[in-house]
Amino acid sequence: MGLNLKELVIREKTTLEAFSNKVIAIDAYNAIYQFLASIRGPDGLQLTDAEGRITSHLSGLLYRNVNFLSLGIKPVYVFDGKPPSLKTAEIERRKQIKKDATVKYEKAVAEGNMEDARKFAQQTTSMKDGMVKDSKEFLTYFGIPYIEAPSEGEATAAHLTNTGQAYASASQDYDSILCGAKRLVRNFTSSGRRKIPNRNTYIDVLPEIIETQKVLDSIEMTREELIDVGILIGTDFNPNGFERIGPKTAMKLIKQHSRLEDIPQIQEQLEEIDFQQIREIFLNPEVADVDEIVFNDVDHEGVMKYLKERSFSEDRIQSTLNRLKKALEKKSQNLDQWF
DNA sequence: CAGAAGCA
DNA sequence: TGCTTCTGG
Repeated sequence: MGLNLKELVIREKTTLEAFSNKVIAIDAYNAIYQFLASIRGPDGLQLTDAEGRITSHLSGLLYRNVNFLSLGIKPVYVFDGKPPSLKTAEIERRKQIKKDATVKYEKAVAEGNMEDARKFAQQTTSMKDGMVKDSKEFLTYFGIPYIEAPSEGEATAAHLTNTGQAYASASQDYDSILCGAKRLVRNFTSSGRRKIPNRNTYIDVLPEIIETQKVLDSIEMTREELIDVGILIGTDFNPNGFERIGPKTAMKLIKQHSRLEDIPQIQEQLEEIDFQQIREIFLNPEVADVDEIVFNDVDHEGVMKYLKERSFSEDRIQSTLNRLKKALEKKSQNLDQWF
């Protein structure tokens, strides 16, 4: 899952307000997956409507987008297309993890250990086609645009930051840096305290911004070199990385030799992966070219009707929409004062 | 996850 | 009022 570049990059804490009036390309899969994983009851089960269809993603999208729009942030969601064929092994690996977690979940439930049950249930999270369809339809009622990427969503999101159509790409995965995003935002949520699982402690989660050029300058590397570092550590396209090589060693080796082909001690292992193609996925990914990103007004009635059909309480939807309306009115007032 | 409710 | 816990669907 993603790439362990955490210790190599400079991250600057910021706030959601800092993104007011900016277009942010959101890695839709990444965001929705997190809603599906975390919006659950104490038993670990997701929220569902009267027909038993999962609604956790809709709940997450509702509140988060209301917050974005209230602050004048312009989100554009980028959905994944067909994964690169090199990702097959990683996809299988994730499937297996979910299978194992399902067994552990059932065991924990049988033993009445609800804390574990919840933890393992989260690990079984998977995204179904219906959820993608739901999310796109729901975004449309919000007037929020979405883009269907031909392949990895992150790559198209990164592309938009380079065409100037988006200020930053929002994802929890560091891959966006290798994809060439100008800026990456992590924790792109209303900041707040988050509970550490099982522990009785909380941490403050603030949005953090990563400027790719600053990262490259600070480690004195080119993007090509950083991609090779990534491949040494392990990417979605070679999930195991290289034996006995973590971030520190990877950096040292690339600093010394510049590229994978020139590191003597890894040549045998290097033959086992298609590193040229992995580089290509990061350097020249298949992306969607977008003419214009259009934001529409929120269709309050549409949002209400859609969520009522999915068993959301009318009162809750109404008060959430009122909050949005109030915030937008206040915004236009502030704007009027200028003229 | 994020808002609502509960509580000092 | 601010912090913790509960609930949503």
